[in-house]
Amino acid sequence: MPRPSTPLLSADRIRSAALAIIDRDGLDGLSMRKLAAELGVQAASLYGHVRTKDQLLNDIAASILQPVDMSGFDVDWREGLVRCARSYREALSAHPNIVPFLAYGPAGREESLRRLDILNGALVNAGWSRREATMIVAGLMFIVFGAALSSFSNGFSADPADYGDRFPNLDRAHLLPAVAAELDRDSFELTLAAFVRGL
Amino acid sequence: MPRPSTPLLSADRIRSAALAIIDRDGLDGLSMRKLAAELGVQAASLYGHVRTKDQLLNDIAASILQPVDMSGFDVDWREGLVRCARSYREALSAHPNIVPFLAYGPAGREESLRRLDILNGALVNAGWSRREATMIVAGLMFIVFGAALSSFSNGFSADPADYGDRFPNLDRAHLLPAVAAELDRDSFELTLAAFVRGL
DNA sequence: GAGTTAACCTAACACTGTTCGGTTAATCGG
DNA sequence: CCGATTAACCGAACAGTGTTAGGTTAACTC
Repeated sequence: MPRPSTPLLSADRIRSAALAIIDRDGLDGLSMRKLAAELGVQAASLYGHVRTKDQLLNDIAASILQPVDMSGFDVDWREGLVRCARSYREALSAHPNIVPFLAYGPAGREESLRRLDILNGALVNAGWSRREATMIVAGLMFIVFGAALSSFSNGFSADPADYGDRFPNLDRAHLLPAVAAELDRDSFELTLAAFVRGL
Repeated sequence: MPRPSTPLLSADRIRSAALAIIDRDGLDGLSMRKLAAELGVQAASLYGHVRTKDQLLNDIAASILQPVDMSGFDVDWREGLVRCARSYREALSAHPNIVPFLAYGPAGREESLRRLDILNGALVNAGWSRREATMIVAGLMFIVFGAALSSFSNGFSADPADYGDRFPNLDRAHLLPAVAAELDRDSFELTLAAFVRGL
């Protein structure tokens, strides 16, 4: 195929197609050839719009995290922390399959630094020392990322026989998958609330 | 090479060689061919001792988590949670490069279920409802895994120019890598303490 | 001593991310 | 309007991946 009249590809189209594949087939389900195929194109063509697969994933991650809410600090720092964490987790849990990728290292993006700057500033403003502020921010990230990926209740089998008599305190663990989403959210809220209260 | 007089390979040798590679070269640095080479053997030979690479990683993960301390519940549930979380994180942070693998899903193995059973039982015993107990356990895992992989302070560049005037509250972020390990631990302890206190 | 099993090998398969060089259409300068 | 440049795609290839099939020989069992 020569150069087409209207371009088939664009960075945006590539990103959203890639994200769709990740959501559907998991992180390992995304390959450049498969992505190209779904866009009606050969793999090599993608590299005219995307520097590398890793970069593509980073861009996707950044776009997912765009809508994280930093507005709560106008009220007070506790509200700021809660809103930030909540919207952060929501953004991640809408695309859980990409979270393992984030585990490889901070998608050291501009946007991401901006958020950290706001968090730190707000906490210092509220009277925390710089070191404390840093640690609190870290703790908030621990909880957000932990909640996003542990996706705790997903790890359990739906077969009661897998727990049986051996683990008497897990005798209802097989029910977890059915309520996984709700329980994950509630667990996150409980953890976040306890953390902020305990500070 | 025919069958050697004394076997060159064993599941144990393979596991520890693999872990050494992961610690040294990262998770992506481990390939079956490289692993075989370091053991003085061809890649195919590994499959006489190991079912699959994924299984190998799961086994390694399980062996790392073996020494998690469940004894604190003899004192009280708060102490139990703290000791469990602390030793859990310590085990993971001794081999940080394998943590991203765990993010792909719980190495849902026998040992891991045993620990969850103990946690749940102790909390219910202490008066929490079953649902609350489940959520508290989940929260603990959030913090442990979050702390292990966010490995927060590692994400920052050591070059002050990367933050400069744009992010005034991050003006000392370039110092983070130097104290990463200590800060990560302190952040974890602060988060854990706040969480347990807030319950 | 024969037969079986265990431990290794070589070779291959079907993938992966990425690069190189080529072909053609759109676009811009004069 | 024409020539040169650029942009968008393709085919083929490279080096690497996990894994399997089939072969060879040593060690063990009866």
